[in-house]
Amino acid sequence: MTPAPIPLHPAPEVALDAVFFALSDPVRRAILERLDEGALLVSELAAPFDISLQAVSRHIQVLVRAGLVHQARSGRISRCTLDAAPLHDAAVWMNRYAKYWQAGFDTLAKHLLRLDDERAQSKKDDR
Amino acid sequence: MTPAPIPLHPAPEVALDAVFFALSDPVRRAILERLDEGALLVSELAAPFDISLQAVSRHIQVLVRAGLVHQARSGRISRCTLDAAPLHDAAVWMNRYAKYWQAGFDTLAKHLLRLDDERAQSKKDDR
DNA sequence: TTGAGAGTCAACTAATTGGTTGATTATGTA
DNA sequence: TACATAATCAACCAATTAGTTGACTCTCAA
Repeated sequence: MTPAPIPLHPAPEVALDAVFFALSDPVRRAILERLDEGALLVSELAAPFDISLQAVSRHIQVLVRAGLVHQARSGRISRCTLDAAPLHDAAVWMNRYAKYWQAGFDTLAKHLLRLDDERAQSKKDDR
Repeated sequence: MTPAPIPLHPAPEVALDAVFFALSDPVRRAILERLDEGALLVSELAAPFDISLQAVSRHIQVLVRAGLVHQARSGRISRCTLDAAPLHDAAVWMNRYAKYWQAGFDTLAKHLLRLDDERAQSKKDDR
C-alpha cells in the first residue's frame, strides 16, 4: 500500500493565507519589488537591509512557501526569481471589492451608504 | 506648548502591513465577504464560526486597526460596516505585477524569462 | 590542500497571535 | 427591580514570528 500522495498545490484558501501573510512584511514586499527587475542572489537581496543575511534568507523562505519566489541553487549560489502567479489569485479575491473604488463610487455609492446610515440612525431613534 | 499631534493616518507602508496581515486569515476574509453584502452586528458575524464570540470580536478589531471595518456602537450593539478604501491601496501595490498575468504573458514574457534563464545558465557554464 | 565565500540549519529570545474562560459594562425588557 | 443580551476586557496558554549568534555544508579559487 502506497502512502497518500502529498498534494502539489495547497488548497486555495490556505494559499491565500500564505500569500497575504507574505505580503504583510515590508522587507518581503521590498524583496518582491527588487525581483520584479530581475533575478538576484540571496546576498544581493540581503545587501540593502539592516538585518542579518540569515534573517533575509528566512524572509525568502516565507516567500517560497507562498509560491512567490523560486530558488535555483547552483553550487554555492542561489538565484531567486519572482513568480507572480499566486499574486493573481490574491488580486482575484480583492477584485470583489473593486466596485468600491472605481469611478462613480464617490458620488453614487457613498450616497447610498449615507442613506443606509441615516436609515439605521432613525431606526434607532424611534424606539 | 502643545503635544505632537497624533497622525490621523499611519504611514502608507505600515498601513499596507496591517491590511495584508488582516487579509491573511480565512476568518477575517470571510467577515469582509459577509460585510460586502451589508452591515452586520458582531454576534451576527460570529454566528457561522466555530470559535467563541470573543475570538471573533478580536478578529474584527484586527480589521478595524487595518481600517477595513468601522464599528458604530449604539447601546449594547455594535454595527460593523465595510470600508474597502484600504483595499484600494493594496490593490494599487499589487498592480505592479498585473503585467505577469495579463493576456500575452504566456507567450511573450515566459519566453523572455526562458531566454533569461538560458543566458544565466550559459554564463555559469563558460567559467 | 587550504581557505574564503554563499547560503542554510539550529538554538535561543522577545514579542505577537489566536484561541480559551471568566468577569465586567452597558442596555434592553419582563 | 431583576434578569437576559451584546459586546468588550483581562488573564492565561500554546504556537508562531522575527530577530540574533554560532556551527555547518558546499563550492570556488589561490
